[in-house]
Amino acid sequence: MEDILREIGMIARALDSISNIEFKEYDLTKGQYLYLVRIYENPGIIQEKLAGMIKVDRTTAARAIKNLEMNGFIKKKEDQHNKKIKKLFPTEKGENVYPFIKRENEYSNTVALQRFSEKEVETISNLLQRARKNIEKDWEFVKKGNKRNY
Amino acid sequence: MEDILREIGMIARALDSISNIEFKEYDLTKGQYLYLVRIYENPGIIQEKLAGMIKVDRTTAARAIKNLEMNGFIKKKEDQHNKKIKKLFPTEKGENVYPFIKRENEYSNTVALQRFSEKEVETISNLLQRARKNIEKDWEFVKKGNKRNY
DNA sequence: GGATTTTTGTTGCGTTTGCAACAAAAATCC
DNA sequence: GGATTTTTGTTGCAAACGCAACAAAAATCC
Repeated sequence: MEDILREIGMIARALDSISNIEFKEYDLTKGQYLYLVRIYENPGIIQEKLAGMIKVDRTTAARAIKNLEMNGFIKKKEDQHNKKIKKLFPTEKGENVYPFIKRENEYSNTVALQRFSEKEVETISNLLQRARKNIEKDWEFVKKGNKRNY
Repeated sequence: MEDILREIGMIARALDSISNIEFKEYDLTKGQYLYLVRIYENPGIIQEKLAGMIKVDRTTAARAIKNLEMNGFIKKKEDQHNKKIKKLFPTEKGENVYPFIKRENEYSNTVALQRFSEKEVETISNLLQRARKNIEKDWEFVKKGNKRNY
């Protein structure tokens, strides 16, 4: 069977690398853009869900979020009914940076999809969503400490 | 336009996370499996090319390779005609681990492609290769210190 | 063939990453 | 309603990551 893992890995590392270099300009350190865009688009999300959304370790997310807060891009808010959780919101500073991140991501996306027909864009998008849903089950399983059998 | 960046990022992080957990059993630390499989499949490759193949910073590759060597998975060999380069080869220990890495990667690949028809596998594989070729040009450009215009 | 540029490799340093281990609140069980 | 399990968040530590800066060999230029 064709190997898609390596292609996906190469594309992901290349894109992430480009973004990290380009976002230094906005004082975002490595990986922070991932969290900021999602907090902006899902205001009130909690850290645990965010980690699951990004597919990153809980503790990594915790520290990335702490840094974003310390640098004034987001703020944490206590919940009225649940003392355990902390809801995440962008600050004005975070809101102001969002359009630049969004624009960069859209540009990289169009670069990746150069010379793709509309149909092909639709196709790859759908196939990737299916692959992601397939693999995220295993990720959650393994992350919980379970062992895959193969 | 549909956003494929996020799906690719999610899949890549999930797969990498799973692999890193599963390869601890063979005393491979984070990311090392990426280098080892490629050295095995491309014996004599030099570190600079390997970094480009994986899409990772030159210095990150340098240290990952140094660790692989120190842990006895690979060895470096001087070139007869070129004093600058060091060719990389798996050791017997590295060769012995390779099948386990290969098997794990193949399993993850089939999980990601669950419920894909043969045709769909072929399609996503081809589209991803095209996307990778599109984006690697920008990666090289930005890595060299150039600025993208958008 | 000598000067200049590119390629390849290394080290210092600050930062992120993620596993273990812990804590406390919430949800579930009976 | 009390015990147990799950969810959510944090910190210690060791390791990887990547930029900057350097060095030396090789390739290119004229």
